[in-house]
Amino acid sequence: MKERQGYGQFCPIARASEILATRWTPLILRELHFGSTRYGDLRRGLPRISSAMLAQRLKELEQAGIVTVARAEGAGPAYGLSEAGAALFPVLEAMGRWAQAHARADMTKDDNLDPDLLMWNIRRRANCGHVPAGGHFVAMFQFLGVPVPRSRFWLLFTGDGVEICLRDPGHEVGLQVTAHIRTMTRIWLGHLPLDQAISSRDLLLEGSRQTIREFSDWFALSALADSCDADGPRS
Amino acid sequence: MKERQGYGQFCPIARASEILATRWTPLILRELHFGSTRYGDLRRGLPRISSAMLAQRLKELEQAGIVTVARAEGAGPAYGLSEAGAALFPVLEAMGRWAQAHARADMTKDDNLDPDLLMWNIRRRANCGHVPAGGHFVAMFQFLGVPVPRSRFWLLFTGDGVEICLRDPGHEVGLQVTAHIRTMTRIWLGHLPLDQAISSRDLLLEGSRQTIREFSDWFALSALADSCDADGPRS
DNA sequence: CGGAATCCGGATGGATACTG
DNA sequence: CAGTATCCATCCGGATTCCG
Repeated sequence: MKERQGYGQFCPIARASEILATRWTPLILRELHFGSTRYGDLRRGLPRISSAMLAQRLKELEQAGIVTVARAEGAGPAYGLSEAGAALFPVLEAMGRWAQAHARADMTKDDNLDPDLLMWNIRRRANCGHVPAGGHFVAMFQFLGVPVPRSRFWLLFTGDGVEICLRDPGHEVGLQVTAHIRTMTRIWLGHLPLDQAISSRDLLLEGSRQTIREFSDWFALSALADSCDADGPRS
Repeated sequence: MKERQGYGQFCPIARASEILATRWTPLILRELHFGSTRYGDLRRGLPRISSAMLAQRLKELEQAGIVTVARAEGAGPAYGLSEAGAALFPVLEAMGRWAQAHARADMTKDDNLDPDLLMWNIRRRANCGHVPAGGHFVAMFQFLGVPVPRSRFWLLFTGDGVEICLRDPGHEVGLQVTAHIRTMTRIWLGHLPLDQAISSRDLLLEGSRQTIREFSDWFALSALADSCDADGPRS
């Protein structure tokens, strides 16, 4: 593997740029930071990366001492962040803060809306400590503004965790969430307060009064959501 | 100009990466942040960028609303940062901090040592309010470890500012600074305390006792220098 | 001379197919 | 599941040229 050409500068920003100012790298680090460890999970959080690119970046980052790889016997490699890699998070955080403040509209443009990716992110943040005694709970998400085959997702909470299903898993649906994909994404990002979307009828919650109240116990906004004032009820 | 392909993600880090995770972009923003406005000044702070690349990036950043261009009559365009561009500085700062903490050794590897670039940076930070009554002052820097034609620089302080000369400007040299290029760079970055370099004789100051004392009045470390404990007197 | 535009060869990234 | 291999499109670096 040939070393990427550097900038030839002693400046610390230049050195950091040799790692971070590279296509896909910040997003790979984001995935690792938020807990993905498997190659397949990384690909799921980065749907448009090519397999070759991901493999190449992981190798580069391992060599740079940013990413660690644990190769086990029975399972595939597990990726993680070294101390130096974990220390890059403030940079990612600053990037996220900048975009939330200065590029908000771009984030939810049509090409960036992706129900699979949104569900994958929601699943990761869903608090799975809230499974009722019965052992499982199902929340169904229904999105408007997306092709039919990608419009319905079931979140299956069990004792083991939360699973995304693309077909009805068969159990009773305890809660149904209906919204336009952009509305749901804007809520997720903190651009639109949940209660405002509910009262303006842009988001529909269906289920028992109790279940709807519990919704906020397991549904957490993106870790990068910003707590802003509402900028209007319509997207 | 075709729009660079994005990541197709609503995540704010992805949006920021579309701008920052691009070769040269963080360094161009660094130059603009530290006060360069002219195309030629930018090139001087980025010696290895190609002219075409710089022109392209400036145009992209202008379109993205990050960079402003003031096209005047008599002079060439003056580049600057928009509010959104200025707001990116915390990201650059976080990158710099990370490198100072986790990639210190790489920064002063041979390929990154560049006396022209170092002098250009020193000049930008030199406090030109300290010109003696006579109207000018000359400090000569002499570096070891670099080819002869790049080894001596004169900093000419006048009422107008500070100028870098590659040949003796003729005035009396009030101060002479001699050090290995790596030593000087490490001092500049805050990796090596100035007084430690002086007492270990790795840095030589020649001039009147008064002039040497005043040195610290106009010589400022890099804005990105970190205030660290010494990690040893030798590089 | 500053501020680019153009052209070209090599490096990098994306899409798809294939493998253990 | 976790990658390689391959091929093609785009990007980048460097030199040259252009323009005021």
